[in-house]
Amino acid sequence: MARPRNEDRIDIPGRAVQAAAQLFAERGVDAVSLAEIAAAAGCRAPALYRYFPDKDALLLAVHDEGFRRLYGVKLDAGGAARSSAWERLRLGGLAYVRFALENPELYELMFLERGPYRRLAALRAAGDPDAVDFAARSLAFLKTSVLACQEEGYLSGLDPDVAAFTFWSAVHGAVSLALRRRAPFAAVDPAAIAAQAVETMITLTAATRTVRATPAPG
Amino acid sequence: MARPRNEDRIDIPGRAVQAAAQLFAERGVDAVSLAEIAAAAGCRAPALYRYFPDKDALLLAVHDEGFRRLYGVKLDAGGAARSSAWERLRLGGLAYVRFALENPELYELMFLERGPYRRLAALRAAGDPDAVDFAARSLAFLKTSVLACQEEGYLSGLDPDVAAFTFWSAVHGAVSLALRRRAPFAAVDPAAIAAQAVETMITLTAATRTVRATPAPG
Amino acid sequence: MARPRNEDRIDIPGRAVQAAAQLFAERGVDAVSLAEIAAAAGCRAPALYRYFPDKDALLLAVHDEGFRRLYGVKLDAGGAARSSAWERLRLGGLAYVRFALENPELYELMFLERGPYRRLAALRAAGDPDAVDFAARSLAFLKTSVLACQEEGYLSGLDPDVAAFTFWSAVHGAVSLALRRRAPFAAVDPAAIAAQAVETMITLTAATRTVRATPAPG
Amino acid sequence: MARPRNEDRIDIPGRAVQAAAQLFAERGVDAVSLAEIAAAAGCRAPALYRYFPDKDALLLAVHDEGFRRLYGVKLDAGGAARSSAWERLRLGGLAYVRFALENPELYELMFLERGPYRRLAALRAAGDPDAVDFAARSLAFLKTSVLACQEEGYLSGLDPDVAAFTFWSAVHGAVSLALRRRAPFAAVDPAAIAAQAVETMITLTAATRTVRATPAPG
DNA sequence: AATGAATGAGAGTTCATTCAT
DNA sequence: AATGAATGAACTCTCATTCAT
Repeated sequence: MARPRNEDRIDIPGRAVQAAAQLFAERGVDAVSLAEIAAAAGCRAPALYRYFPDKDALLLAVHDEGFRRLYGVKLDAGGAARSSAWERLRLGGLAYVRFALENPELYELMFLERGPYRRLAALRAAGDPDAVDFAARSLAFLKTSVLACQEEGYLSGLDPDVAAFTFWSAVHGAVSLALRRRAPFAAVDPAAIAAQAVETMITLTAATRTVRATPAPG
Repeated sequence: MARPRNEDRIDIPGRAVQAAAQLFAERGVDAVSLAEIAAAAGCRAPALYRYFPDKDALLLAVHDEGFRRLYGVKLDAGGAARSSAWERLRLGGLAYVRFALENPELYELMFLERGPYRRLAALRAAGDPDAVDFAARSLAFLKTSVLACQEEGYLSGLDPDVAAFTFWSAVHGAVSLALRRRAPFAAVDPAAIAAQAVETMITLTAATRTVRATPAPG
Repeated sequence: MARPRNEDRIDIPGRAVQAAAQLFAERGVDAVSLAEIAAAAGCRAPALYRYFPDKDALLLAVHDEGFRRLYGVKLDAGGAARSSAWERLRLGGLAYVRFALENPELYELMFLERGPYRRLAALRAAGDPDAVDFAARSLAFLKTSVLACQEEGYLSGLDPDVAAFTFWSAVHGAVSLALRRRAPFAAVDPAAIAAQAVETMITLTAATRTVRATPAPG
Repeated sequence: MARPRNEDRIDIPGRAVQAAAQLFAERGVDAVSLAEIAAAAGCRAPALYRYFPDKDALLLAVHDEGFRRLYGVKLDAGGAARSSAWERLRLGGLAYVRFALENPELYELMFLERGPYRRLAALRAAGDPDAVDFAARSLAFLKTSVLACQEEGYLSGLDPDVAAFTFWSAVHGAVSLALRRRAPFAAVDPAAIAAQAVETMITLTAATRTVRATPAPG
């Protein structure tokens, strides 16, 4: 019924953010000119100024868009009905790796690129709420898994917050090194490398099983 | 007008590398001009061209300097005759964390900033593969520790290469998140967070102890 | 501050080519900056980049313009139904001399200055071979005249290509020496000197008349 | 006995002039830096300032050196004992061509490059005496030949000065076009092209033979 | 007499940004 | 609402030239 509104047909800001996300991630913020972004968005550079006061605002929009999309992705691939807690931990880690390597631009922008924080004083002042938000969600999820593991006798004696952070660090670190091609296994698939790191973390976890004073059945 | 006195201009390349490291890391490589670096180094921009063919070469020098120092730190941390293998692993990890958090700009430049690598790839192709070299040496170092741990009954069953990479990932990840203030513990000292991650990895390692060739008791 | 009014900035590329031709020829290509050309064309240097990708392209445009005009002059000079072939040869030569001495800067740029050719060689390799084209067309034109002369009994026995090149050489040589003030007739009008050389060539040509198919006397 | 004086061993100015002549001719005055000249001369750039006040002075010295060497070359290759006057004319032209194409840098510098004249106001004021000098010698020689030709019945009715200039023009023009690679016979040897132009001029001359009222013998 | 070191001046070029339309 | 045209500012880099040695 309703004709598509104009914005739906043209949607310069949307296309600009998409294009900028891609270009920023591919070649770095400083190496991309507004003219290129405009070209990729199907307009001319001055048109962008109707929607974004300057280049930094566009960068910020890209950033926000990244987190918006990120929030749409479910990381708890394991689901609830898994046999063991550390199996859920494992599947969650692998899902994280998959997400990062399937959305490398997004991940770069969110965790590796410093761009927006360098530029946008407002964000810099108190850290980036979006990122901290995502981090909190990530950690909360991990902590749940850690606690479940501890329920089952693993990781006993560890502070669950610290353990969760350590898991996140390992996965994030593996992903980062893979994305930056800093892993020394040039020939190997980055995703495989990162996944192996996850598996290793799980193996380590499995080793922490302590025989718990076998509860008398019944 | 008056030329700077002699003392002020000794070791221009050294001062330039120092200044560039600071400025690059503070504001990003592309946002720093050679003139600024020169000013910080106590000379004019063209003087830098006597020591570095172009800006990228200066960046490379900063980079190399970073790896040189990091590698020195790691070697020192290995310590002489340490009691146990995983104690060496632990101290190495803590030294890494200390270096990164004491030289955050350098560490950013070395592992987080992408700009440089896009450029340094070209330079490295023709010359000294410093980062890969460092990564390889660092991993070799870690692998040695892992193997020693395995000698002592830890980490058995793990591929030592993968285990070493996982350790590096965990430490690097913790450091990265701390530096980027992505960790949700805003109030906590980043260094403490990262160090805790290292300790956790060690604890996990310790848990992998398997009884070897069980000596006859008593 | 105040932008130039509209009338002042119409046809920037045209004005730029004019200005560049003048400045290049007056002071040499390398001694003229884009800023100067822009100033002479009534704009700022970056504006030139909208029309010419770089300085060499501007030089190429100047060059092309020169050949375009020279070729036009030569065609006109050929005249319509001239009485004799060597009369056409003569008028073509005189027109060439006139063009060169009326546009000395252009002619210098087109034939004497070497700088441009070093650069234009690269441009020409990838694009329109204007000078060679002109040379070829010019020579073809001359060859036509030579052949017509031979039809009428002149220049018999000469290779028409070589004869045409020799004519061009003589006219170009006279013009060159005149423009460079190398001729030792300081007091004499350069144009007159060059024109005399043309007339001499024609006289020589006229002398080559051979009686053809001697018609039966009486 | 006498040890070679220092200048003979080092002779910076001499080597600099040689190097500069070569480099200027090869790549153009503006494209050659003092540092390159100094390197080719076996010293450093500042050393040149002991002998030449600035780059233009060095260029002037190159120019002078060119003419000094040119004056050592005999153009009247024909010698006196030749059978006919136009044979001498021919041999002289061919010698000129040979000289120009064997010393292309010198010839460029003397007749095609505008460099010194653009720069050195003193020279520009009254044309270049050296060049005019050489031109006068060239022309005087040609005029002698022309007069001799006229003695033998050729070129009658022509002003010998103008005829001589025309010959010079043709030869110079052919050489210039050849050196600038403006001749459209890309595949052909430039020297051959220029020589053919000379031959053509001679053929034209030969055609001017007028039967002179056969003088009664005795 | 010659050099290493340094510099001022200036080049071409790019680009975010702003007008007038 | 969007564009073509233009610009100011800035950048990297080169080079003739000059000092102090």
